[in-house]
Amino acid sequence: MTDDIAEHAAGSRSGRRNDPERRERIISACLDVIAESGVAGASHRRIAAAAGVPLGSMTYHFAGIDELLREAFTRFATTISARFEERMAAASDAESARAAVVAIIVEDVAHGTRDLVLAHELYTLATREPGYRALTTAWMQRSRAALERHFDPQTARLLDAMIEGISIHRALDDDPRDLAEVVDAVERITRSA
Amino acid sequence: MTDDIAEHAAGSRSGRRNDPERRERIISACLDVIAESGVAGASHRRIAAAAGVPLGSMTYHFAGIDELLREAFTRFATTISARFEERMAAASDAESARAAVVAIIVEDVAHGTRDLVLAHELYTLATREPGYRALTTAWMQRSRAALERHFDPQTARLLDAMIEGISIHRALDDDPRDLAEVVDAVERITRSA
Amino acid sequence: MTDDIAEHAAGSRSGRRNDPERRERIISACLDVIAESGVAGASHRRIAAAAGVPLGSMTYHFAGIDELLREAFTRFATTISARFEERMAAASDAESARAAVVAIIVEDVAHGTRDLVLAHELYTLATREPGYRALTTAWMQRSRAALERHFDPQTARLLDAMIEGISIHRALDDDPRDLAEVVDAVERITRSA
Amino acid sequence: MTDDIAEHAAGSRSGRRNDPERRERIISACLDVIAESGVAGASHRRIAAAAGVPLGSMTYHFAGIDELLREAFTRFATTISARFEERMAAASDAESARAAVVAIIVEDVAHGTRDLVLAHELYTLATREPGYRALTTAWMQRSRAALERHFDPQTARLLDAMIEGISIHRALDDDPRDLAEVVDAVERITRSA
DNA sequence: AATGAATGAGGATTCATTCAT
DNA sequence: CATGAATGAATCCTCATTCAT
Repeated sequence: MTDDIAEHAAGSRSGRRNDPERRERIISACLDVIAESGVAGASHRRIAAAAGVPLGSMTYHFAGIDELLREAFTRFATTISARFEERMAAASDAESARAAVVAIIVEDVAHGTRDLVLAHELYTLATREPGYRALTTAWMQRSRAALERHFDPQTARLLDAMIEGISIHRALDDDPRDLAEVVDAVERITRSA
Repeated sequence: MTDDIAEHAAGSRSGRRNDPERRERIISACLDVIAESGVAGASHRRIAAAAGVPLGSMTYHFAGIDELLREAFTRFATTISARFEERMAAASDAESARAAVVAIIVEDVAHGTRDLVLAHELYTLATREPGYRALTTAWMQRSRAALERHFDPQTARLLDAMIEGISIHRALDDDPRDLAEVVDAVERITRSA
Repeated sequence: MTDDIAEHAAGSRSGRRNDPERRERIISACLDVIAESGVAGASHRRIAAAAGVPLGSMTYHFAGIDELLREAFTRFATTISARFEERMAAASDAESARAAVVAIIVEDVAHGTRDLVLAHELYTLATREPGYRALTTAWMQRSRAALERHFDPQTARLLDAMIEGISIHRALDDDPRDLAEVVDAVERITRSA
Repeated sequence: MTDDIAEHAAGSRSGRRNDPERRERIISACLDVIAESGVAGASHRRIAAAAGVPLGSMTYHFAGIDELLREAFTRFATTISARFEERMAAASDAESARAAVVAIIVEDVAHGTRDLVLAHELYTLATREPGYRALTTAWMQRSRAALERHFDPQTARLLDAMIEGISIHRALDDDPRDLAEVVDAVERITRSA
């Protein structure tokens, strides 16, 4: 107990040797840096500074920058996927599922463009490197499976693609798009079966 | 003037003195390098090597790497846009326009993934830097205008987004996608008005 | 104390607590690494991996990399020296001693070039650092003493040098050398007294 | 002429952009550093400092540290070889050739141990990497060819090996060896034919 | 007009070593 | 006693850019 007090009093000094969250913190910082400066700007130095860890710490926790990137994007894709699934699971019928899809699209923008930027960086890697393709493939499969709780497989695929396309265009559009368009898009895909 | 004469005397062998091709050649090489190694890998050295021009030539023809990138992506977006417009202009009615849209999507894959990779790289830049946003905005506007020759504005927007989304998903999908799916997607967007 | 009892109870399975093999195992691994990657490539990490011991173990058993290197080369020189002495002791007269010398030279190649590589690495250190010179000096003295069982001191010195030179040249030569050459070399040195 | 004076007056400033000797200077510095600190210690930084050139200059003039090492050792081997040939060419008969060989061995020590250290470093590389083997092989061939001007091939080979071995042992020996030993060695090899 | 030479900043990574546990 | 975690220094190399020619 006394030790605990002493430790807190000493601030972060005693935590120096054993910092179990550090790996996680680096991954988070990595995603932050990528969101701000792109994969190209995600250097050991910059990520280390963002995470508040010494430079040498980077290659201790991750075999190389590639491993770090891979883990960061894995966590990103998993997080987004989980959020998506959660929303779909919360929907009770096709009607509320449609509303959930609209919410997903609209909220991405609310999240800042952070998630979208990260998604783009991932896509860019994935179109070039098969290793990252596994990530996007799994992501797409989870999304489709989640959508299939409420829609037939073909509709689920098309809806997933529509979400993708409309999210991108909304992000690239300078004037704020109105909600009605999104609603209409979802309607067209899901009603025409 | 004397110079011009001298040049003509030399037979204007290939315009070497004022080599206008060289600038173009560098831009082409730049796009090639980006397609293969990403914006991150597009260095002066590598592009110069790909273009077969001396290193010093790079900063002579382009103020910096940014200027080169900007011009390269401008040419890329313009080329793609033009091809899109052309196809739409060639369509005589909504029916053939739909077929043209399907062709566009399916052909992207035929083109290798080169165009898609480049598009992603551009999007990635655009989500972060307003300068590149102008490029993507203009591109989108041209696409929509072209689509509006055959569809109402709202449908045009949604169709454009659908093209985007389905192209991406087809590129990231490992198993070769069915053509019927694309046809269906276009139908759903354009028929439900 | 209790621990000691426990250990004995465990049957002193292999002396794990005070693992004397571990030190030896590290030294062996160190020589292996040097043979393969040179002194320059002999890092704590690599040696630890080769020995199958944890990294922290290295600086626990050896004050620093220098101490480890010194011990490794000491063992190497001692081993080679002993083998040399043994062979010489086994010879009964000058004639069989000559045969033994030939065998030593020819066998080096059989041993792979491992010993020769290690010898070179040691020489390289020795020409620069007096600490390692002691090792090579002792080695040379043992060799000469062993040769002096059968030859006069001067012949012993020259023979020792000849062994050295011919071993090196045989190792660096690409075409497999003739045994007759080695025999001739030994003859010339030992017969001309 | 005026320019030359001006240039010298300006010190090293005007030579900054065009320094044709720079490559050579780096190679020389590289050999110096290797002689002093070994191949292991021959880093870009250290060599650059020794040559008085900026760090970035290193990889401009040499594709990598390997290329630099290779060129440095090539120059070293060539230089030594040439000196050897020269001495042999200067000898008029077997008797003076024998004297020349003795001089070569004894003088190596006079040269400081520099050449010998460098030779060892090269051997060490050569025993491990075939690329450097070509260097040592060529060197050996030149030496033997030079010796064959005065001795039969077999004697030349053995003499070359003897030079090698005795040079090494003399360098590793702490007490200054006397000249008589060297003379005797040469005699034994060359007289017993 | 065009370019080869040059360079400082920053890239990823490896390293020997320290130390809390 | 033994070790996993941690780190700053130093490694090689690539880069965009400048500039004398």
